[in-house]
Amino acid sequence: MDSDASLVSSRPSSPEPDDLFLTARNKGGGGGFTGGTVSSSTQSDSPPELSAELRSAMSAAGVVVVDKLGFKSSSSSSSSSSSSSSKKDKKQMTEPELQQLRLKINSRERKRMHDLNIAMDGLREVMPYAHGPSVRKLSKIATLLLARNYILMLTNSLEEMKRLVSEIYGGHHAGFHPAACPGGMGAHSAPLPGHPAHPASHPVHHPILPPAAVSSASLPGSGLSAVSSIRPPHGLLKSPSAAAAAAAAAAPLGSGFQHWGGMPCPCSMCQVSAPPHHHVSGMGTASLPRLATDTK
DNA sequence: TAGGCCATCTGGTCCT
DNA sequence: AGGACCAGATGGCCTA
Repeated sequence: MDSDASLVSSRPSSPEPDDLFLTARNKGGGGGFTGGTVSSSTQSDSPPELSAELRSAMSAAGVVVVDKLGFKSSSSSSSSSSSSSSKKDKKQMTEPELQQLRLKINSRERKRMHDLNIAMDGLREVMPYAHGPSVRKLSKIATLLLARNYILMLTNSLEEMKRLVSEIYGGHHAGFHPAACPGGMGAHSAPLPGHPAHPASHPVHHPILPPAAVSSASLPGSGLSAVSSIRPPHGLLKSPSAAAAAAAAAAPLGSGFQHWGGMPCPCSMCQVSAPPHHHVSGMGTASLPRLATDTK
């Protein structure tokens, strides 16, 4: 059966490939390898034209940079000779030693990626999104975009809450959220003091949706079509309920914002009368199928 | 079958 | 020197 929740871990590649690799192409490199390196002096003579951060940032933005600017040797094809000292060293290493080194490096890289995936899973877990046995987990890119939007939403909520608090205790507003928030939908249409129906001040009601309201202006990266990128994992869902959740998650704010199916309004106004933990646990159990069957 | 997503390998670069 | 980080390439799996 296709275990969705454990997509990654269930990959056939999970079982330490090192062993496979070793058994497959073991040429007797059993001994320790670490001795193979011959020290050399010249460090990388590559032009440090761009800082690591810049490169990271740019690459994260989808900009393929530096390497394309010229000094990257066409990977697979014969490596450029003057890359690094370690390369020279490698040339002096014996076959088994090189293999051992390769295995070691591969293993590290694998571990690094596994750790990254673990962190990604951790992120998924705290995302207001359906996850469970019947729902395939979000892709990495979706997880990141979702997390970003979620953070933006929470930030806005916090800001609004702060503003309200300052109004309440700093000002003299007597009428505070008069039994408002009836039913949610458009509940905040009335320009209450401190709770204006202004979209800007009441930006996002959907933790998952690209804070459309959150101002695309504040979404420098939204140009990356955060919305479409977070499309519902269409075929990813295996249950109608999950599909519904995903649809809800991906559906555009539709006609004006709405309270997310059963989800407590995250705005500060509603928060006043709603248990704070709504944002965390309630956000799930109330509206998302996952929660019902959340097995964590 | 095409496209999306992913894991892994690999070489290069930067950092400690 | 060694490890971490990064990005390109490759191939497998899955779904529409």
